[in-house]
Amino acid sequence: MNVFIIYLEKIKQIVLNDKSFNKIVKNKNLSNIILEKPPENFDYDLSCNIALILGKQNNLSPRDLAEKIKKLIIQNDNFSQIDIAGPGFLNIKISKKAWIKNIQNILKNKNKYGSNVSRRKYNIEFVSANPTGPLHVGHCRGAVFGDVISNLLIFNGNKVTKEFYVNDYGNQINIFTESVFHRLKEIKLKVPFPSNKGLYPGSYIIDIANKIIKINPDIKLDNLKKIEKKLSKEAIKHSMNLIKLDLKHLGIKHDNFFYETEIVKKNLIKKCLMILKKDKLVIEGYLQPPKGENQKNWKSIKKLIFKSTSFGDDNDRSLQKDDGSWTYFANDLAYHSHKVKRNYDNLINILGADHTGYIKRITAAVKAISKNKIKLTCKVCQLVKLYKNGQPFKMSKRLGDFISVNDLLKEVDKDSIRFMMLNRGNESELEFDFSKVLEKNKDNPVFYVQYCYARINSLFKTLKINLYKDISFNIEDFKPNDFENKLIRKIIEWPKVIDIASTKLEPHRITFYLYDLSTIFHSYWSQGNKNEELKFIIDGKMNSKMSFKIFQLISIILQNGMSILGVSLPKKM
RNA sequence: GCGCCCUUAGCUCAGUUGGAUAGAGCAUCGGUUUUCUAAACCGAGGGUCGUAGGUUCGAAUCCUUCAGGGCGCGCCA
Repeated sequence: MNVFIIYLEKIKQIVLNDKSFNKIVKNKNLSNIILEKPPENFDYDLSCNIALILGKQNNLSPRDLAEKIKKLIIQNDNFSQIDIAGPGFLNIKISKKAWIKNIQNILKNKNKYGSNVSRRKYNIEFVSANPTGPLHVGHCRGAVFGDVISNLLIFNGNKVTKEFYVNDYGNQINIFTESVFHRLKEIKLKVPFPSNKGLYPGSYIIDIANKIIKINPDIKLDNLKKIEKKLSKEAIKHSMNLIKLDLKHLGIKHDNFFYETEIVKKNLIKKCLMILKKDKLVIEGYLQPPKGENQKNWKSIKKLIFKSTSFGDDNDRSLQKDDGSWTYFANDLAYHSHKVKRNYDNLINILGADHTGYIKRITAAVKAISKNKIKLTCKVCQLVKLYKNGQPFKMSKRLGDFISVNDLLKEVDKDSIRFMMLNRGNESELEFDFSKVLEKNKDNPVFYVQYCYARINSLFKTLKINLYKDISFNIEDFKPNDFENKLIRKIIEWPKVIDIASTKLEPHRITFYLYDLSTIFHSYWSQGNKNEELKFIIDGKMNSKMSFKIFQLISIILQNGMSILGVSLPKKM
């Protein structure tokens, strides 16, 4: 129930159905007509640009046209006042009767308020960290981002599969296994861990080695080759447990873990390539040598090539290395063809900033595999810079250069991390000073929003009535003051925020909105200090039904919003 | 060399398909508490929306140029 959409449709209908209006206005492309919130300094509920758009299309004066439209739509009982401003904007007030209807609707919708019903099937792949160690802060942003987008899509009624692609194959895994092997030798045979072989130095490798010894006390360490497969599997299992534990602490649970080795085992690449070869999108050939500097080592070798330039990529991409083995991209191509076969309406990948260059080729791949039927949307999360008391935070006990999620969780709670990770657009770098988040004041947006809810609960508790009590409310009770006006106008924006956040996959709009809503509430709350009449409770009784009705609406939004964000909302603080 | 992202107040950032006088928070300065929770609120100052052009009734938003910062890139995953 997005009133901006509902009323815009009403306005369009009224205008289109009027005969005399149709005589003057011939050209009617209505697509750019919008109904929105007027700027702060205008005391109206809605603003419409219809006269500007139609005036331009028909070469008519927008202000004259606005006069005509005003006369038509003022007859509708949803609107009580319409005025023309500036170049021809229609500024509109919603009638009392319509307001009451809207308010009752929100109370009725309750935990569905804001939801824009959609019934699609989504697959969202996020985190997909290499299974070679615990998560670091960079993963954390994408993890929260992906999880909240999932919640958002689910809130709108979609089916969502949260997926983690486990890259348990390839060079990185070999190095990882070798690292564990040398840690085992260090522990059991006192052979010093080699520091110059490019192995993983992190101390978590020692933990993994210890766990392996516990389970296999008699493990033979004379030859890595002999035990490599088994050891690798075992080590990855422990490593994935670390990752899953980190995710759990962040409140994240994936529905599906898809292992790269499955692709290799089931020979998915060959099956997938057969189709693409038929369409001549995979061919045998030679790649152009790269432009720029490093041309010296270029060897021209015949190999399988994916024609990703046909779909807007900068280069065609090789599916084979010089030795004939598959590239990472080849496996990923097969993986995405597997996703396509699973019949999703939309695929979403959440990537770190370091994978930006990969987007074109993988979206090209999905287009090719699905014959342009399924869209893959890639969203990138930029870097996170950690600060403590304004100073860059560096603490690298476990991961060498990276700060682990585990380290971060020792400093800050899950709620703060989740909220703060979304307190920026995903394409901006994020500075996260977690000393701020430990404070209980306005510096800390998480607290500020939570406190709003706690205050509302405290009001209802003081009156000894339930937060959801059905407060009788008639047209005489609808007399909003300035603060209440601001609040109800903000409240009807909520479905629009959800709409934009989910169509653009930008969940930060929710955190910003909730903060703004809380600001108006806190401001209203404090008015009672100066002005007795603005106190919410006088002599133990509700001062106005209007305000308490609004508090119920606010708490509904806070609950819906925070549950999408996955942040707790205590009744008492 | 190429691709993507960013550039808005002293700092950190918002700003749906182009809309009205560009908004928050922090910081700075000044004020508010015998209270329904001051864990809060109110007020003030602060801007050439990186640069230069273009498109039009109208541009932070779209197109082009240049500059600065970040990330990535060739058969690593």
